[in-house]
Amino acid sequence: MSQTAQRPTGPQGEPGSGRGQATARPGSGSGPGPGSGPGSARPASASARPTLEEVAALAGVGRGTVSRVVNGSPRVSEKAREAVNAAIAELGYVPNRAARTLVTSRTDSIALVVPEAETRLFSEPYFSDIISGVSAELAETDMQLLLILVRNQRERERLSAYLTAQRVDGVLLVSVHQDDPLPSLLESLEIPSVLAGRRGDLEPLSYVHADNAGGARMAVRHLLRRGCRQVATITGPLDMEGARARLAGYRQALEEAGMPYLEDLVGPADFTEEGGKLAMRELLERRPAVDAVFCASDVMAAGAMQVLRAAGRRVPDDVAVIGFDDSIVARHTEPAMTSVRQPIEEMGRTMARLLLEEIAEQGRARRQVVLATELVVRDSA
Amino acid sequence: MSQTAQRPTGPQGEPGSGRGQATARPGSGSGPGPGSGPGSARPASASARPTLEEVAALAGVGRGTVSRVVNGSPRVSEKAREAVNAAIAELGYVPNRAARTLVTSRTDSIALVVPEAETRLFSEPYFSDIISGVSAELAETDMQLLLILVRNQRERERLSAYLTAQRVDGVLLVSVHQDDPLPSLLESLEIPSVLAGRRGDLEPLSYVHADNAGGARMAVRHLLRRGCRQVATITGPLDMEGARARLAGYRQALEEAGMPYLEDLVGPADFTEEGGKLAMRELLERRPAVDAVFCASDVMAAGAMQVLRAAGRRVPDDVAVIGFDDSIVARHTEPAMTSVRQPIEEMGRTMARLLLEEIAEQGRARRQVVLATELVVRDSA
DNA sequence: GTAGAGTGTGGGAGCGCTCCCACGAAGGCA
DNA sequence: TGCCTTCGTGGGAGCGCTCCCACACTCTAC
Repeated sequence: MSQTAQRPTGPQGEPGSGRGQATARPGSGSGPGPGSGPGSARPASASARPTLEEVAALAGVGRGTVSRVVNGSPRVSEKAREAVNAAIAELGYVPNRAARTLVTSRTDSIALVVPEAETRLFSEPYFSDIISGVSAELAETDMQLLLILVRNQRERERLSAYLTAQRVDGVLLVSVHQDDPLPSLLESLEIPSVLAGRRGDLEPLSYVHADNAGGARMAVRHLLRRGCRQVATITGPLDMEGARARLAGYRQALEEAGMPYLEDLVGPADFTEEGGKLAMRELLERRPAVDAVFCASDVMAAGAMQVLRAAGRRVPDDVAVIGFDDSIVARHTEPAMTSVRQPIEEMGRTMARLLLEEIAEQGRARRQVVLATELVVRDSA
Repeated sequence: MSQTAQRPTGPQGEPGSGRGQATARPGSGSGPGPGSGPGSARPASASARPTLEEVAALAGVGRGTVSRVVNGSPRVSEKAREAVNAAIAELGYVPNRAARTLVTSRTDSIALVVPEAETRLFSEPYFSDIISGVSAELAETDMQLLLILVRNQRERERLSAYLTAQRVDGVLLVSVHQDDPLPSLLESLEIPSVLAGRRGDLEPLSYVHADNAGGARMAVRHLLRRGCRQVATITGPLDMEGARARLAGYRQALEEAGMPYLEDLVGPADFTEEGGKLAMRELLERRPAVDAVFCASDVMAAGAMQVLRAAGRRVPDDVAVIGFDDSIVARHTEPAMTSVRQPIEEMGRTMARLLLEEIAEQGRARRQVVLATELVVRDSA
């Protein structure tokens, strides 16, 4: 809709084709190699990308030697190495990855699969931090990170074909839901992979997650220590193990304090701000005397705080609030939010490291890592 | 010279070198290729991924025919097509992309290059919307989107090598700064590419951008119409053409109303919330009587509004504020923000479309598209 | 002297695909 | 009837790499 002024550009007329490699195809007929002639009759490679063979010719060595130099093999004489490096520099040689992949079946790239809409991807700092950690860890390697969003069945099928076609060496999967078919797919494809979180206790794939139950316990203990008597919780989607673990931690803290676990103090939600608001409204209705809320994410806690304010409750005086994640959101609420910090970037970093290890050793051993959480006390509780 | 004895490679029994396709390792397992069939002396390649050749054998046709079917060529008889499809289904054949790429030098993937830290990438809804649009457009194709962050010189070099190694068919580049070497790199690599925004009027690469000057004009006219007399502006980084264009629009609107353009009503900033705050504080100091601010981004406007409130100015009564982007931020400020909407998702979509076109036609013609902006009036002005 | 054990090296084979040429069969037209 | 098209088809020839084997060459030890 609306006017889309589209003006084709002016001259810009490159007669030849735009791409570099196009040059390779020399018009009609003309057998490619026949006139290879004596010595290196090759026309100095001109524009087309130089190949390893051309480097070898220029350096006066064989293909094997160039390959060895490029791949850092020690079994090359100093003289040959220098000649090759000079030739590489002169020609501006860069190895063709497809050719290498074809032989080695390694792609030097890994996929970060996010089974969520991009709205969630970007509204939650969680993903940003994961990506941050992953790419930090990868920065030292020459692995390339591909970000793949999977939002529906169709895209799931595309991903499946993509992975089957051997286009990545390994997969990082975040946001794991109980019934998500993706982990099983990864299992059956036998492709190295690491999950952020897990499906359950018996997760067979490698994973990294935070001590969710422990963090939740700390948070609730803190609330109880402050004297709160009616501690509610707003949960994440319970088809995610992390959300269940946080709920379990909440329950454990109550029970170890000899307090009852009451169903109607539990507000199920979905990690979104809107969900947090909704759950908070319902809690206020069911339990007007509630004096504390432990939320399974900062974003939900932010929503809850808005609802509380709108309902005329002061935070933390009337109702104490604790979030989870200690994301940037926690620092920007009014009052600043007490939150359980989970080292998300560290998780991303660890995931990447584990995946690289798994790829390197042909991915037999699974590994699972749990990272500690801690309570960051600010003003909301 | 070298004789190179050609002993038929044994039964896959490579000692050391493990290869990617793990499954190949026969170990103790059953030889999956039971009746390797008649004729073919080849050890039936066992379990590993089926190749086109195996499909051809099973379907009783030649390689060429299978290739034609897989690539949807019309020049195949119905009978052959069915036989091939049946064989593909039976074997679970998926083409090997590396092999295809090696021949065609097409990779079926494009890169979205973001020359920013991931903090900015995620804190600004702009990028999220761009990605959203791009992936929406790509959803119908079998192009894969790679997201590549470039944060420093080192990563820029890696990107350069990556692109030179022909690993993508085209590049989308967002957030273009004046002195950014990336566009020139793309030019010299002669790789199809589309920018979000441009370096200047004479941008030789394809690009998509919004009518920044027009949007800014509308905003400032609106402020003047409301009776504001001291209209300030907080700009984006002036090494970005978009930021300059918004400033130019601000100036044009003033001049067409016969009002002077005053340097000290211009607060240079950097599109971030923090920058917006800083600039607003300085403006208040220099020009306490300021009664309106046009900000070149919503995020900066949000920062400015916080500063104004802290300084005891009411929005819009004392100072009217207008943002730019009409991002989700604009709807969440208090009061809700009047903002210039630019169709960011549409921009992403368009960028992807242009890039696909450019790739398809070997990237001869450059194309440039300007999308209209509109003023969304809410409560802040 | 010879054998043996290294080193560095060239280059054949082949990864799985697409491109393209040649070829037989079927049709169209004089 | 002959001759030219058209169609569908098989399969050779590579794409640019890595792998690995055979071959000089060195050294050492006897």
